[in-house]
Amino acid sequence: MPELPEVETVRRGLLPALEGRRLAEVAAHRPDLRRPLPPRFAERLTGRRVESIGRRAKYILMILDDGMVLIAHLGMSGRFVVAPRRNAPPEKHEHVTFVTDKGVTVAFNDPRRFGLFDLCEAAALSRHALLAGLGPEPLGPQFTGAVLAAALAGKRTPIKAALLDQRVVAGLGNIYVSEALFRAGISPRRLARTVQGARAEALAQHIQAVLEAAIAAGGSTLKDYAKPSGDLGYFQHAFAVYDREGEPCPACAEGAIRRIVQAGRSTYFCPRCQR
DNA sequence: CTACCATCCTGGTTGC
DNA sequence: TGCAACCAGGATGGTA
Repeated sequence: MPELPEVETVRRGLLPALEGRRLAEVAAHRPDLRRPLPPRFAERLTGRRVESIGRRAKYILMILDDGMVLIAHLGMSGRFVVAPRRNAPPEKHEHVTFVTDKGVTVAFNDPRRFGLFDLCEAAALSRHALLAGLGPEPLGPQFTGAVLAAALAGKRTPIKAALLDQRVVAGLGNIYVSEALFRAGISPRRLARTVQGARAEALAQHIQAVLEAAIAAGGSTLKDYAKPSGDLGYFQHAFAVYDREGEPCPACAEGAIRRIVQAGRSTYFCPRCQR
């Protein structure tokens, strides 16, 4: 379930296992996920030390001691499972296994295989094809109402679709777009170009607030993350509208949450509160 | 530019 | 109960 808050939660969960650790063993159990693994993937990672772990949008960035960066994306169903000391064969859908110099296993498990890995020189990271076109980090200081308004200006697409566009703002997905629009009182069907001024300012602030709340909630259930059972323990977030079709609106309690399909994906909103 | 669609893949849920 | 259809948190590429 990886949108920005989940990816950030995963990043934090990986830190104790990987930061400062050397990768003693790396094994790829298949040659490709969404895209082919980089050539000699396991060989190039084996023996490397993970200096730090960062994040850009929904990408996890592992900074290595040889000037390279391991880029990881969870896709729809990807997860990392940390096991302190595992002596068992790879689980079903476990495609990559890392074992650190402390004997900790970090397994990448991804049933749908929409995830990806790539290797990139640190100096060229911002020019990497996957990262170059990304819009601002919504939790960064450069993301403001004015910046959002400028990105939306002239767009004739519904605001829902515009916010899913990673070039506008990086890291939102289907759930948090619905949640942020609900908090901001903006209809998902409103044309993006009409979200300007105070409306854009409010939307930017609500985007930040909902992401921060989700990260805070994710952090609180992070314990489950390291269970060797393989159970990821993604936090059950209390969504206001997402997947709540037909339920009363938590704000006005009069309207019912509606579900519509935009660009082939479900959107949830309160027609009464959101204009 | 925009809207819409299909696609990658598996698994869980729903409906007959 | 069995089975098929449908749906899912992402991202891209093609078409009109």
